[in-house]
Amino acid sequence: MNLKKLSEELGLSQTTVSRALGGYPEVNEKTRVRVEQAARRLNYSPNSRAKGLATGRSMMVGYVIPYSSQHEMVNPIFGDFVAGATQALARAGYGVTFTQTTSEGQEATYTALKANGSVDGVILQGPAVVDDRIEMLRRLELPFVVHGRSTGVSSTYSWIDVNNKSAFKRATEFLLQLGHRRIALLNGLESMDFAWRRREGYLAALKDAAVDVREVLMRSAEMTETYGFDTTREMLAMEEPPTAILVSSLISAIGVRRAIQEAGLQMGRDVSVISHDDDLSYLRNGDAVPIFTATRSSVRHAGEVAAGVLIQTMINPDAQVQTHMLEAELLVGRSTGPVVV
Amino acid sequence: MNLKKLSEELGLSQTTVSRALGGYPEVNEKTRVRVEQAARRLNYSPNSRAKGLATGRSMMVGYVIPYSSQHEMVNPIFGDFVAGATQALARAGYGVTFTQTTSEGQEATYTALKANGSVDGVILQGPAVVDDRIEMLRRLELPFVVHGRSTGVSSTYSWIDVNNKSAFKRATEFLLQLGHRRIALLNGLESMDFAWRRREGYLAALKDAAVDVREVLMRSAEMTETYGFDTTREMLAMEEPPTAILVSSLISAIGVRRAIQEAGLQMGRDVSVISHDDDLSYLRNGDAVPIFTATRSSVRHAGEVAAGVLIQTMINPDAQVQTHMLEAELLVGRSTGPVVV
DNA sequence: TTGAAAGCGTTACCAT
DNA sequence: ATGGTAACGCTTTCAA
Repeated sequence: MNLKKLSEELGLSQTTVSRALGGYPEVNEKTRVRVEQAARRLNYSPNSRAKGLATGRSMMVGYVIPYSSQHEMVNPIFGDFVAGATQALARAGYGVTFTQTTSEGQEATYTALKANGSVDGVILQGPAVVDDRIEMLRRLELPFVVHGRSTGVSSTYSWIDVNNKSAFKRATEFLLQLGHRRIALLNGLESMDFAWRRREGYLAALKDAAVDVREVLMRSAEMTETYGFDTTREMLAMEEPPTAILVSSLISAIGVRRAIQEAGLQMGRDVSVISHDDDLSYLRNGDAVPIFTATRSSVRHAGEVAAGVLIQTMINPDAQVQTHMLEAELLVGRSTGPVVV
Repeated sequence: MNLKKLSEELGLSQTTVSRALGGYPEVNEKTRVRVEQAARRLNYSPNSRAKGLATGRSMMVGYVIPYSSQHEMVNPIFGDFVAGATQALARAGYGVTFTQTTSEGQEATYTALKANGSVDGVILQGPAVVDDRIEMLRRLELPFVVHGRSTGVSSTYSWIDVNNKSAFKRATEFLLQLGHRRIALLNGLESMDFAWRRREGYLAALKDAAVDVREVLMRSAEMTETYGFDTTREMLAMEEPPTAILVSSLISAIGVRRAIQEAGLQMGRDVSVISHDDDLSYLRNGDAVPIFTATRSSVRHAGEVAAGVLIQTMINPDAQVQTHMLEAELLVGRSTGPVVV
């Protein structure tokens, strides 16, 4: 069923039918009702491509996933964010598309995306400390919003992020306050902005407390389960092993805990672990001590907010979108001994 | 830059340019080279919507995400599967789109998707034991492939799945063999096919070993961290608590482990835990005992295979697509006491 | 080997 | 309040 057939069926012009369905004010109320009923009855749904051709808009938002960071795709965080964004975009009539490309092919991909008009805007994931893609997107005049920030980029752009630095600062302070002095940091790749910021927070807390920074207790790598396992095993075998481990990812933390267990040590007694992405909401109680969080639901919410920002930008590219910042928060059950999370 | 401008630039007709770029044989080799160079130089990329309008194909594959199962979206498994499928589809020139809808709105959504031609096929996630969507998609003549199966549906359809039943049977047998008699099953929603099959496997193992089934040790719910935590706490407080827990999801298992720890029990000594989704590849060694697995990479691979099947179906709807089955596998470190995974 | 023109299904402008 | 028609950018058929 298409517009032509539908209008013939109704004995009206395509124009009128289109207007009736599009909610234009100048069409007779009776006509509108008649058209809407027929459309429903005959299962008419306007062809999205024809509509796009005529309007010049695709009503689509894209994600470009570089091969090299396939882990983004499988990072639970990514799924939650996308879920939130997709829902908010759907409410505004936008669809979501995924495109895969190589890390080197990104410019070409974005250029093509712009050229063939398959999206009206894009969401940028996992920004590096200095991320070229931002300048590229500006040049292409393709509306975008960044999930995270790129500290090394000075131009103006819309972003949405959690407060990684203060979160890790608070977490480190909390461990210090419990008496820990050898706190390990199992961080993500520090070329990525989020990891770099987390490191800054960790270092700031140590500095404030005048505690020596031990390079051997700081690691940076892609956050896999294996990474957590191997690194923890190595560190526990040191002469002066860490008494607490701050882990940048839920997935790595699984490996960390497994290694501790396998070493015959007890978590919370011998070694304490705090993982950034833990969903601790169910542990909340009166004794809770706020530190930081990136729970599944908060990430989902970030996706919704990001979508809102992007929609504004797409509607009016010159709009001065206000920068949003989600206040980071984590609740940890208080304990007298080393903290267990 | 569009075809018209490009052809004017070259002093050729749109037809010839289109043919040159489309790789048609009848165009002069010199002309082709000239056209290709100009296209690259001028950054020409055919408008996907116009192309779709003209050809009647969208070169897009859709995922429809019902609100009620938003957890699918955030389930790490889902991300891995999508990553694999997206990559394989991209190689074949297909893009991927997401659509959100309510559980009740699914039929309307699929109907619209078909009617407005925005996708050439869809991938169905998380099938129920009896899933209506399968019959609906057949009726709509919208090519599709199911990630998982729907045991209660008798019609023929393409699917790809892991061997959930034998996986859980083997896992249960393994625990029985280690001497466990009170084995808890923390399952997903058993209206879902994968969970139903896992339960079947668990029950089959108990039956073979003539071990009593204890209803109080069997739970079925959406697999969240909280669910694992709360359920484990409850069970550990029983008069006859389980000595081993079989968990259907990585995320729930985190809660399970936390509850065990909080109860002051030691994992592997007091209670053993096996989680289905664990990535144990890094624990593999000569002593490993194969049980079952759904590692991140195997799920990714499932996505690639599913994409291949779907592509065949889209190209030739009548093609008898061979049913694929991924052999399930899990390696568990052997231990003399209760196993810890 | 190349080109002209019709057609894909909409929207939007200009009439009436 | 309604209709005719051009335009969107491409592919494809028919002609040359």
